[in-house]
Amino acid sequence: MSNEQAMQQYDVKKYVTPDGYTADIAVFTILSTKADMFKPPVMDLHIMLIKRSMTDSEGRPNIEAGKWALPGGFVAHTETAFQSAARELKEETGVENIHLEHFGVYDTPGRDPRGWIISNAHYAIVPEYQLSGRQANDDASEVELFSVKEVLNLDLAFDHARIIEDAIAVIRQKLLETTAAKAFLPEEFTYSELQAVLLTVTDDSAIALDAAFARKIKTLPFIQEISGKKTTRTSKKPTQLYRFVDVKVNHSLYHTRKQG
Amino acid sequence: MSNEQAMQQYDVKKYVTPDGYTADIAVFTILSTKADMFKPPVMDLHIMLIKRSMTDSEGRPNIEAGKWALPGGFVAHTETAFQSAARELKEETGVENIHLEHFGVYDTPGRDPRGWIISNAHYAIVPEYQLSGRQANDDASEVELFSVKEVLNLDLAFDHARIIEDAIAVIRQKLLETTAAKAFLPEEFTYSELQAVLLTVTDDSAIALDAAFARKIKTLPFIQEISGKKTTRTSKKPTQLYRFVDVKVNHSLYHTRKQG
DNA sequence: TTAATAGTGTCTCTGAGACACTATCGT
DNA sequence: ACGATAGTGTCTCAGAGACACTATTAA
Repeated sequence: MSNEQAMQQYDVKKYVTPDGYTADIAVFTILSTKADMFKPPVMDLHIMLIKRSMTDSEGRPNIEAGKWALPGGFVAHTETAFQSAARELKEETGVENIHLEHFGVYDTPGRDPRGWIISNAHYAIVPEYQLSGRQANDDASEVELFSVKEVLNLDLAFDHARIIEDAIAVIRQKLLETTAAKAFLPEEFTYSELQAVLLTVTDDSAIALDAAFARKIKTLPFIQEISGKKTTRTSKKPTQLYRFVDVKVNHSLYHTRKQG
Repeated sequence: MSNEQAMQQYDVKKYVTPDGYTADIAVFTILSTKADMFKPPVMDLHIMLIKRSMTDSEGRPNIEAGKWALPGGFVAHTETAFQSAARELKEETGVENIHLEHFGVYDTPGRDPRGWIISNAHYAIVPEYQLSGRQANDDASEVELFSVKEVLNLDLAFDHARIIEDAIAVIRQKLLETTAAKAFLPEEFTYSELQAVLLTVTDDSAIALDAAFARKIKTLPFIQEISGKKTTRTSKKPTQLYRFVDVKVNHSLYHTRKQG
């Protein structure tokens, strides 16, 4: 029995089907709130939101108008949600070639007043300088960065409060348990710059104490000292530069071996 | 501008929408391939598949008929994919109250010959004894367990080869990096039983060597010795029993602290 | 007594964590 | 010289990994 025969009898319209399939993107960036000469940075994790226009591109009243929301949009049937996320991010912000990852599906009945609409949530990690050219497009009247400390106080569209909450938990975990911090940093960075990134999501003393962290960074298998290369951008005393190297990091609960 | 006004002008039928939304479940179980008296077990990780019927419930030729596939089915618009996975698993296998988790979305255009069909993949962890009552339902002509070592040699329906490959990678990671092994074990277990579970997905010497692992298990913060309680089911010498305890396990790359 | 499993004794090595101390530079 | 950042010296302690050794039981 071939699929061709089966297909002749299959009627795709017979069943209740979703009314839409969307991709939303939580774009994270880190802003240096203090960046004086010869000072280590102080950083704050931010998320980029858009303010939904009062009217849509055809001039009709918009759903959830005036509320803050994650950028995103409908997935075309010729692409995956992941591709759609990358495309929409590029269209809406001009940002491309960045770390983008799927982290969740939001399909609770009633989450969108327009009907049965399934959303795939992604997060993106973008260094500050890449967002300089951002601007609002047709469906958005404003684009703005909010500190993750206050973003949940906003009036958010749909179930985006929930999605953003999850996204923050995910990025926190990724920053601490993977080498994702790399995406927030320049190629070559000092221990205090990596430390500042990590301090946006934790206050653990092993990271917060300078002496401890300066020593620790030398033992991390995925970070390499760039021998002889130093900078004075964070202090008057020239500071050692490091870079990430691609090694598989195995952190099983049951053994601490570097890797095999 | 209220959502009510916007909704009056919104036509849900205006856009191309998905033709279906499904949930698939990779049900994992561990079979003891050696379970003699006074012997530690030897285990093998298995995945449960169904063989797709030649005809559907209404007697017409079925899509991907005769091929092996993950159990699953269409999500109703009154439920989430996750709820659907739990429901279908219960309907198809009688199994409930188990560890079930979403791990991926499969939406590549063309993945299903019936049209634009999005699948949410889940994995389930089921102790061997819970699968004893399994039986094929209408859409399936057979239900069978396959070792993960050979399952990819089968003729698999749709893109299930890819999904299964991903599921195996996910469960491997979950077993080693979280306390998921708990779901394969009885409440009280010996070090060699936990060891046997882990050896289904790794051959690392720190786990494979008895003396090393017997010592290691005592230092794991999420495992507790049941003081004074022993069993002889794995050896003639009475063996210490352990249980999992619920503690938050923090395994950041940047510090090894137990937790705060 | 033997075979099999479940441990323990002891050694060496690495790294964590704490705290005091030194190093380097612009101003 | 001072202030600020970036380290190092040194101690103690826990645990990893290796290997030899002991312990307990059924048969």
